[in-house]
Amino acid sequence: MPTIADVAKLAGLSRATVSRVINNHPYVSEEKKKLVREAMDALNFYPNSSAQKLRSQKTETIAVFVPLLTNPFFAYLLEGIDTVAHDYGYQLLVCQTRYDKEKELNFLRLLKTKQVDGIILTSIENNWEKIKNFTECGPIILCNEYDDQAKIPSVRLDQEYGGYIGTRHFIEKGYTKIAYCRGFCRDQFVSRISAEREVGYKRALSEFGLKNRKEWVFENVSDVESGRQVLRKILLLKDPPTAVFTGSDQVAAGIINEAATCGLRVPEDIAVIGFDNQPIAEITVPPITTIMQPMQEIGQQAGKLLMDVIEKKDQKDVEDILLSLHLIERAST
Amino acid sequence: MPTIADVAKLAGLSRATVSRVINNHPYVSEEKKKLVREAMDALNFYPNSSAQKLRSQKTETIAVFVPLLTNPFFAYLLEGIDTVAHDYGYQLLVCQTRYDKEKELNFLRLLKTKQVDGIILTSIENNWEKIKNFTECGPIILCNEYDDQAKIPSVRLDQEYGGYIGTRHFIEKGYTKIAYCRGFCRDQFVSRISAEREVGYKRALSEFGLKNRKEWVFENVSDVESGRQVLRKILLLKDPPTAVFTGSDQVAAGIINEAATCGLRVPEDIAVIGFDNQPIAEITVPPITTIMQPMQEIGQQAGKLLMDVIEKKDQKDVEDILLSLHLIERAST
DNA sequence: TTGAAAGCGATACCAA
DNA sequence: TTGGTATCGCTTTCAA
Repeated sequence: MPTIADVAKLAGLSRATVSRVINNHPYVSEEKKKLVREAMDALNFYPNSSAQKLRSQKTETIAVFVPLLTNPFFAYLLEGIDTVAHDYGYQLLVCQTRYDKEKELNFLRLLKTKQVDGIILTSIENNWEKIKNFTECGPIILCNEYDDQAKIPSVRLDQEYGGYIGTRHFIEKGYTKIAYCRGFCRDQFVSRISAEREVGYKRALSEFGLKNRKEWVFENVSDVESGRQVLRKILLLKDPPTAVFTGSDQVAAGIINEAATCGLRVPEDIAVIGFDNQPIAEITVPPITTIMQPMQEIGQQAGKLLMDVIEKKDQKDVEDILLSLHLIERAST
Repeated sequence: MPTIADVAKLAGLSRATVSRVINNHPYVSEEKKKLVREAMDALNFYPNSSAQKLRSQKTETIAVFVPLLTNPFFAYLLEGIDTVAHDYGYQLLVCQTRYDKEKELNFLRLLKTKQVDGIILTSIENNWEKIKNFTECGPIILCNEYDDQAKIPSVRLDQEYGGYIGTRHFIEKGYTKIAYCRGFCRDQFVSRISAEREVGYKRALSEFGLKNRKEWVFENVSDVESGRQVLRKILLLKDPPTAVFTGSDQVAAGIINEAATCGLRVPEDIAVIGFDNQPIAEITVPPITTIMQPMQEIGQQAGKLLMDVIEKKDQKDVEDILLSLHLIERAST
């Protein structure tokens, strides 16, 4: 592999001049510029990126933490982030935490070792105390998931409101036996998102005088298969709910699918509300009533936010971004 | 940020010794090792990754090119690759080409600038001639997509066979008017995968004395929405097909969904075969008969293959990997 | 077992 | 406008 020194020698110029041409600096005569270009072409030269990074102390790379790549919600988030990052000339390092504390902690070191210029967290696996230590090493922002103690820039949605309007929708439709599905939990640690939505769910229940029943709250429900399991569990209950509020359209699809398998009608025997408004929400039969989150936009805003923080890291006045949620009614309720 | 020199000074030792401790080299006395560790902790020291990369000429990072992150097939591929890469201690740089020649070419530079140790291509946008230039700069392997001229390690499946068994299945079920959906095409450039499957499709047709009709071949069909469009186009034909062979379960789901909207029954009015065996294949009503590809395994094998090539790059005897395809019958045919 | 010092490849300051 | 050279932070040979 040729280096800048080889190019300089071939062009009969100094390394400094070659570097200036690479970086489009002013004060290089057209004549020399041409010489350098020719030498670079002749040698098929490309600047070594590690050397550039070491010298400039910038990597033009960001890391995005997602729990699972195969969860469409995170795929859309990632897609949105990528759009913006790419526009700003940044590369994307994808870190799949698999809902694992240790993995998350290991990936956070990327910031300490200066392997990335910043991090976007789309989920949180550790107590904030642990993560907090890393916030001094470089910009970290939150997207989707959040934490009350986290004093860092974030893009979020009013999840409590989401839980509320979904539950209220059920009630207005006449359902009174409403179950709730929490997302993936490790240990006793429930994601804030899931917890906030549950607060909204309970608020709606109590507002309409319904009581909240423990046996109607399910845990670790995050994909199609776990949705199917929830339906099977419901069938075993003496007093089963007639409506289920879920944390994603994937889960809702699983419930609807299993309901058909078990000969139940949706929404007559069991009604379902999803979350996200993923494409699958229009594919199931019946299609899914859901709380729409602008997935790609959330990602884009997060990407933009991180770019802002990176480029003007002195200014602490970067504003949090709050996007809105709304209900889309389809035939599952 | 503290450097190795700071640690050395605090520990009262040389930089060399500190480096040895960082890299777990032998011949460092326990006593000094302890001193170094304490100094590192005291300073909260982490080695600068760009410096390490520059010095060692390795990045422990690989790039994976995918056309679109929101296409579940590629998400599963990526997930498989990530599993293996992570086990080997490699990071994943995700490059979304968006089916764009220029983007692909730009990303290939990552190899020239030594930003990654290797690349996995899951699709191909440029003529092989162009990509070939980069194969000398570092290991590139092919996964899923392929090219006859490409003499590089690859993980592939017999797509022609896939096209054949799907079409034959239709014929055996009594369908004679069978349409085919090509994948995404830019210019006149059809992906080899799509082309190979089409060869199998035609072979089955001619084997059973059916003729291949141009108006039953659709182009640029790669997601749910384009599947819906195909169904609408079919309805406009004077002599419409009664069965459609598609390139992915996403497309199949779109066709089935639009069929329902238009009041058509599947498979009575129109039968559909998908590809991949994605989770959605079991969610639609009816569920999708499909050609199963072991998506995650394809990714894992590709990851493994690239690791092999990187770690023993002298040996050219890395073998191509051929995985197998089979048909899963469900109610859409 | 430890240390001194030469590089890895590029950038940018200071002089000319 | 151009060049010499110190520097970014770490690894590794060679000598001690």
